[in-house]
Amino acid sequence: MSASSPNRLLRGTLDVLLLKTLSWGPLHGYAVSRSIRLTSGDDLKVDEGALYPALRRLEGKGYLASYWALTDQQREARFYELTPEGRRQLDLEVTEWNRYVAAMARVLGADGPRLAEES
Amino acid sequence: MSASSPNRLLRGTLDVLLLKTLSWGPLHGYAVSRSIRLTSGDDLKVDEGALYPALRRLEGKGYLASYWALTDQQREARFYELTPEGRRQLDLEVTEWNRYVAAMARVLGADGPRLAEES
DNA sequence: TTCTATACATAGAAACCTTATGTGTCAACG
DNA sequence: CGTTGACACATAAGGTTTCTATGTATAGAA
Repeated sequence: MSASSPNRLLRGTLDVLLLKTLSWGPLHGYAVSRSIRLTSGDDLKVDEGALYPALRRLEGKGYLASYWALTDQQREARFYELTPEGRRQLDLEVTEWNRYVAAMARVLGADGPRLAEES
Repeated sequence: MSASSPNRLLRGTLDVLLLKTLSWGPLHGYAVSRSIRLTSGDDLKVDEGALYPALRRLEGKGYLASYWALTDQQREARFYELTPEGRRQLDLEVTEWNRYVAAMARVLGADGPRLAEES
């Protein structure tokens, strides 16, 4: 069922994955990464070199807020939570993703090129 | 039905669009761009600054071959056609894309994070 | 004659991911 | 008791790919 090796990420898809994962409640970065890997069925791997800068970026945009706290194992970690603005952005990005997937499907599923406008 | 303004492309998705469009037969660059825009329902726009370098790149990899010829309107244009290697690559990239979409759907459609391995 | 579409091309910039590296803690295994 | 692996964070360097802007040139339409 799950893939042999996780895919590399498509650029631009990480943000929506992070926002979605945090929409269920606050998590620290490392847990977000693990959740995405597991939820995706081991198909999506978030490298730490992409993860932490992305979380900071989203915080800088006001989509996330962060605070330090202890994990279940009593370890210090920086937790992130979705802001109301982040939730709106999540909806936007999900909609855009679905639109993109549909558009790709139209091309990849077509049986020939369209060379001119039709009526 | 078609969108108000075409989306910007997600990095990494242009190649498969080009290969797919050329899988129906040779076309010149400008026609490829137009075909993608129309086939996608005006949701995908291929900027020329991405188009021509991408076609050269794919040719450099052996996925495309090119030649100069006249269009229907008797204008000089560089036509590209899929090589056998390009067709194999197309199949690969379509498979990868579908896998990616499925993985994204698992995350975006989930109702909670997965915090640990199961069973 | 000016605008739009056709048709190509490239340079510069920006964005974002991967790889590599670094710190430090903690539990488990041998 | 030492090493390995998971946890948890972070950043620098590098590469790829796209967007924006610009340039050339032809041709039909307004």
